Amino acid sequence: MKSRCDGYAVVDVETTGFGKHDRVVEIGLVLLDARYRVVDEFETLIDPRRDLGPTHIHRITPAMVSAAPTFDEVAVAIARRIENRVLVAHNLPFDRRMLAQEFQRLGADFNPGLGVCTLKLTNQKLPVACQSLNLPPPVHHRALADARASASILKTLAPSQQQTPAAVCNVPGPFLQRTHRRCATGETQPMSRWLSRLVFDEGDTRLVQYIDLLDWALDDLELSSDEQTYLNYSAEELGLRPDEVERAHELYFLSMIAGAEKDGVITQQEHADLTAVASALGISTDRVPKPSASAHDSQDLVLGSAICFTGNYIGTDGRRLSKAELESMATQSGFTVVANVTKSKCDCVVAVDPNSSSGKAKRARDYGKPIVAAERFLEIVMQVNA
DNA sequence: GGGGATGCGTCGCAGACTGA
DNA sequence: TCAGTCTGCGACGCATCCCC
Repeated sequence: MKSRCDGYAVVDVETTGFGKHDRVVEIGLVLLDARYRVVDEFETLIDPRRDLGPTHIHRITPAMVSAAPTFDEVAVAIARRIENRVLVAHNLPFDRRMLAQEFQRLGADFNPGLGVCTLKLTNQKLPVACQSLNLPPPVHHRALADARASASILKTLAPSQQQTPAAVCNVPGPFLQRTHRRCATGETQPMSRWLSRLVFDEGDTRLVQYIDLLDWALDDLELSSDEQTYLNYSAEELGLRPDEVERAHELYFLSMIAGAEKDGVITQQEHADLTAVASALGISTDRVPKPSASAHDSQDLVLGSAICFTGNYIGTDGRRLSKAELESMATQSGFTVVANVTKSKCDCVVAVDPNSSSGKAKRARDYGKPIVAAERFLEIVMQVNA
């Protein structure tokens, strides 16, 4: 079996600059298992066979790299450590691009998937993020120290968000050719937020590891034959008996139900998703809770979400509710109101017409954000304030 | 300085509203 | 009915941030 998920590879590189022709001069790697435990570290200076660029930043001198290996001499060691792991870095696009350039020079394909960017998670510079999270400040611009700092940030933030590796990664990784279900509109199912609500109250780390893999394999709600084969392989490697695998499936299914019921409502969409998961896991679909009588398809409108309004809502009494009134109701009910639809600070758009073609609605679709009807929003507000 | 993402401000357009 | 005003929205450009 070529592909599997072994946890995270947190990377940091020091380079000669930003450009297409710049080179990596130092790399630090911290390898974590699926429970964020450090299992290996790797660091090496690299002789770029050219000038070292901003020495005043990375403090690496020609004398230091004179006896260092070139990238092609350490490429295999790096590739083996990154392979089958979710790549993590502070400003991931930069590190990924620099590594890709190095591997491309060797004629090798470098496709680690989208990975996790701790800069995106924190919106702060590395030292500031460490300070904010009460983590030890890194020896900045030392590759391994920065990678360790990024690993600490990941470890600190991910569990607090109850996120498994699959949910953190949020995208198909480089591991398997996966099925990826799309709805009629061509958009991806908005599962990530729902999955992030899951909590597995289980002390057996082998089961938790298996559930992590299950979560990753099932976030498209289907188990392809490759995924099924891989899960069987992983269960065997973890030493799980058939009854323990069954228990893991049961735990996962119950956790999904708990996640779906967390807002007090089982929507039609959640019912359909739970049914799909039950089928994939060989669990009787009779056990899937029926949709709530009042449940509309609320997609991802969850208390605490950051929401943005578009359009003017006319109530059943014919009175127009201003945006200020809607925003006030939202704030009082526990939502966070944002003015604009952005990738990072907006979870959901509340629209008078969910099929709206307003700019905000369009941007929400572009970003894969759910668009919820104003009626559904008001229904939730009334439930909260009842 | 390169590249990419994000946030914010400005401008113009269209529709709704208001008062004469 | 018409003109003026207000509001929401889209488009665009610019600034900022972050990595070395």
